[in-house]
Amino acid sequence: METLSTPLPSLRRYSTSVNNDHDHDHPVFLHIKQCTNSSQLGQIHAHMLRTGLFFDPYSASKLFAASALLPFSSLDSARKVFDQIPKPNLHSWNTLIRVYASSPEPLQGILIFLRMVHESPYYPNKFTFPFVIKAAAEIFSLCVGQALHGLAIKASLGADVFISNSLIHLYLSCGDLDSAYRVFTMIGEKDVVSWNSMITGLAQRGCAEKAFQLFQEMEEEGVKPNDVTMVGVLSACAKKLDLELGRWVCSYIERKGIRVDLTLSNAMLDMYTKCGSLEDAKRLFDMMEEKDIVTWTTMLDGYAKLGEYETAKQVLDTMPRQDIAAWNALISGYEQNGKSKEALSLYHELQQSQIAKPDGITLVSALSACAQLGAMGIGECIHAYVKEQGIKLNCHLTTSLIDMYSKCGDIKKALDVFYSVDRRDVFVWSAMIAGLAMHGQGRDAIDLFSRMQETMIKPNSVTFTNVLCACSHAGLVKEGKTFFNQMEPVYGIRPGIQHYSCMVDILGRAGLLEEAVEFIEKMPILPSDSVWGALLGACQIHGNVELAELACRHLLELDPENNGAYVLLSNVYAKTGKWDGVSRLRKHMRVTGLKKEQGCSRIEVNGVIHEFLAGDNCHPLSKEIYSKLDEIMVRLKSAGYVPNKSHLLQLIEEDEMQEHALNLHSEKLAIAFGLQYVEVSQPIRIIKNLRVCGDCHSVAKLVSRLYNREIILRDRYRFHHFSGGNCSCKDYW
DNA sequence: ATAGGGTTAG
Repeated sequence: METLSTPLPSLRRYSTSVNNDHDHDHPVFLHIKQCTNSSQLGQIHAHMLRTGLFFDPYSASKLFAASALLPFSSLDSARKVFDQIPKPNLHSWNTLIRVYASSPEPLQGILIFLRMVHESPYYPNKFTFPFVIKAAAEIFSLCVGQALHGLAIKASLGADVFISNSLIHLYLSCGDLDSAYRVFTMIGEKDVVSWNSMITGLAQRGCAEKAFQLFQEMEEEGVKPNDVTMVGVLSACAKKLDLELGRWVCSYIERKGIRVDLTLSNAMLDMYTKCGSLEDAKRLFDMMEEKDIVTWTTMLDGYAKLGEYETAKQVLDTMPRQDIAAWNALISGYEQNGKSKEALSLYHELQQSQIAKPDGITLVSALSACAQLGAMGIGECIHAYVKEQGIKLNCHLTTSLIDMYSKCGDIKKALDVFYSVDRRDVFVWSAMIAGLAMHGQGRDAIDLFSRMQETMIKPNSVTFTNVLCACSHAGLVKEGKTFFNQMEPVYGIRPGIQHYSCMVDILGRAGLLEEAVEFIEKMPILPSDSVWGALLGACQIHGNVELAELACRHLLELDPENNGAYVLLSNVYAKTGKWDGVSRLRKHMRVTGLKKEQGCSRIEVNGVIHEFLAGDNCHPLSKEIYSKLDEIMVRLKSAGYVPNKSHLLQLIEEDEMQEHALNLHSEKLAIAFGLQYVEVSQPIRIIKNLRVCGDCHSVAKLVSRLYNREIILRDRYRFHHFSGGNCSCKDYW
């Protein structure tokens, strides 16, 4: 065993004075302070036990504090020391709560607090509260926090600035901004920490404006901001995406001579990248003498989010250590910019290389990529990985899984995930409602919405978008109106532009075009392109030329590049036999160089994604696919199928050519491919980027009957489940 | 003895 470098000076001499006044100069305390490893501390512990000094609560608390707080100490051994103290004093109790509060098990801090209240003769003092409140904040327990707040007031400690600052932090962590602000305003002498907690908390909670306002008030009240303040203020600038303000803050820091440490530099860097100035960021990055992993990750994230993937990858390759956050930054950069395939291939590379272990965030990004692509095989692998690794489903992951299964067409699996978890936040509920909505199960979506309210989880604006969307896809006009009208008076959510669009969609689809127009005219906010787009879509369904022209005009005013508007209007002309209108549009599109977005369908077989563009013959099995398609057409026609050409953009004049063009629609190629290569027991899942045309819809219905196959087709707006000659949308789409 | 900070997420 290792021995102490210096012999302990005659411990025994002091051992008799245990019950006397505490001797602050007791040499053993000096030794405790000077310990550099746990075995030295262990020896002192043994000495104190032998001499009986350990049985003096004050002396024991000194040893215990050291074993709990010195840099080399571990929580486990500290706990063992504590358990040996016959009558721990208040200081020891406080210290134990303190170390638990910042340990991986903060709940223990609260349990120890309760034990102290029940078992010890002490009342919590002004030191106890900050520690135990921190523990409550760590586990985001608002109700424990409120109880502690009450106890602190009862103990006449409600005005203590340390306790108030802890409470501000607690309330902000739990999202109770009002209570935090109430505590804040009650502090007589706010110190810099009070301001910092409030500013940082508000900035993180999305109240950047208010955070900046407080920073100005702080200055007016003459409290000097420090480096921590500026981190919070910069975080507010980043959230506001306000580069000018951010630059001003950086010059303010320089002007006031505020200490710039690594964290503050990183915050400046983050502000620059979030506000979109890679130049400023790069300049700062090159100037920074000290860099840590956060510096590198922030820079990498900036490049990735702004679409500079090459540079981002270079940063990843050159950074000193690639932790999972770095990979996540790049993967989520791809995913958020719609580059799902790249996101998944990077995820694959990460798994192959085993440089870092995927965490919940990695999986959320990868699952979102799967959802976008409709890559269910890969999505299922990720789900299996989650189970294998015993990764606990948090609400983020649950939401992503539900979203992935829904968007890949397996609403049953989405529901399985939903029912398998015991914690559901507003995002989980909203995702499930959205899933049911896109599968046309409007009634179920509405039922789920009612059940959500029984759980006391408050719907947000996204929830309402999804509920209205459910009403739209299922043709529930009356219900949609009711929900919309309840939003503000009952739920306190002011309808946003997306809710107005949904309402126009609900009314328009149901054929209530005049009412939809009236609704638009009465809108208190300016109608957006999505509102006019919804009206135009409805005009296509119901063949209303006049309103279609009106909607198209407004739509193009707001978004002149919107090629979808031309396609929809052209479809209305074609449907109503107005061929002059069709050719006028065609000419206009040719002159302006606008092209119809190319149709693209995707199908996954054995984890490989096959992509088909309209009329493309790039697929290695192209020949087979076309001959299969011919066979299908013959079989369909003998069953009475007549091609419906009104769904063409009418860019092709010849009749035969038109029919040929129809057959080239990407979803038909995918169906032909799926019939051959997807196992018979499995449904054929197809993802299309545009809306399915009427002809393809009829073909899919017939194929499902004649070939006795289930076809699940996701188009731009929703799912169609074809089986036995019918579609789940009941032809209402 | 006490409180507050930056990167990755639907």
